[in-house]
Order: sequence, then structure tokens, then C-alpha cells
Amino acid sequence: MIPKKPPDPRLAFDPEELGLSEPGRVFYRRGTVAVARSLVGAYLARRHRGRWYGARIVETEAYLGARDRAAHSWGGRRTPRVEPMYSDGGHLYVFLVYGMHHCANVVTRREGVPEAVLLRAAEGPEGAPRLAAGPGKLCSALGITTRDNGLDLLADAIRIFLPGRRTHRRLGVTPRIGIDYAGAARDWPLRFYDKDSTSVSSHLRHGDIRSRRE
DNA sequence: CACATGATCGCCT
DNA sequence: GGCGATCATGTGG
Repeated sequence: MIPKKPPDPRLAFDPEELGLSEPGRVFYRRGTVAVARSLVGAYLARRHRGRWYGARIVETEAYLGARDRAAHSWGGRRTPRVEPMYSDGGHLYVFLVYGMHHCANVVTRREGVPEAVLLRAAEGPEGAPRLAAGPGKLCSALGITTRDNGLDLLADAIRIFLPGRRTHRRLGVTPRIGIDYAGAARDWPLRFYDKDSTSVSSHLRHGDIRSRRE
């Protein structure tokens, strides 16, 4: 069989040592904005050849299904590519953009409600600087490709781990990136990020949003 | 630092 | 046939 693309060895980590735990299905079935906020500070992890590799998520975006012009499922579009967005909360939706970069999404809500959270950036340990600072780089660092499309985050080799309670985190909110075509939805405040992380994606790193004029 | 551009291909119209 | 839920590199100020 064809070997999967391996994760970057610098992302090796131990969920138990960090005191992390996995959420249940109900976590993912909540409102998409709530899930997007909760995932900032959580860990995206992959089991590869008996070891865990993972990175702490520092930036996410919510995509609100049929009513959201920026979402692939806008207007209820249901094509083979988008199909995983219609699955039950807690599944993975991976797609290819610009012919070369992959983007990973966590599906939310119930089966039939096509909403998801785009994982835009994550950070590894010291020594892996900005390895996953962008949606394409995040997938590249963990070796996530369309082969992983549709995986169940509660059963398969890609998982989400939540940090312990009282974990410090300052959450920033802005409009989403790269969706200027989306009409009014362009300005919805659906991007969430860790204000104290240096690994957010490169567009707005040194501060706030650029002015958006029509 | 602020743009501009090229690479590259699956998906949708 | 056109265009992205991107990124690295190159130009100019």
C-alpha cells in the first residue's frame, strides 16, 4: 500500500503527559461558533506508527452552512466534495485549494446540517517555529491530505484533545480571511485566534484587520 | 512593510 | 473555462 505522508517529527507529543482529554460527540454537535471558540487552545493530533504527533490550535474560522456565502455548502450545495460537511459533528472535512494546499475542517452540528470549523493555524513546541502557521502549513506539518477526508475524530487516527480547565487563553475575533467574494458574510466576525500566539497565519500577524472598503 | 505574482488542479457552471 | 477557505518569493518604498 502507499504510505501516508508522515507528520513532522518535531510535532511528537504525549497527550497523557499534558493532561489532555478527548471530547465526546456532543462537543462537536454544538453551535459552530461555540465549537470554533473552544478549539482555540485545543490540540489537533495524529497517531502515526504507534506515536502521537500534535499541535496546539491557535486560529480557527466558523463556516455557517447554507446561509453563509463563504461556505462551500452555501445555498445548500451538496456535491461530492462538500459531502463530509453534511456528516455528523466530529468528522474531518479536508479539501484542496489552489491546486496544492490542503485545508482541514472539523465538522459541527448534526448529520444533514453542513457547518464546519476551518483550522487555520497551530503551534508546535519551541524548535518548530511557525511550522503550522496557516491552514495549508498546518496540514502539511501533520501530513493531512484528502486521504484523511471524512475521518471520524472520535474513532480514527486523527483526533482532537482539549486542554485542562483553567488554561489561560486570550481570544481575539475578526472577520474571516480570503473570502472577499462572500458579500455581506465577508464582514461577519467568525475568525477566532489566540492573542498571545506568534503562530497565527501571516496576514494579520502584527495587529488588527486591514480596512475593508466596498 | 506593502503589495504583486506564480504555481497548480479539482470542482463547479 | 475560470477560479479559489494558500504560500513563498520578489519588487519597490
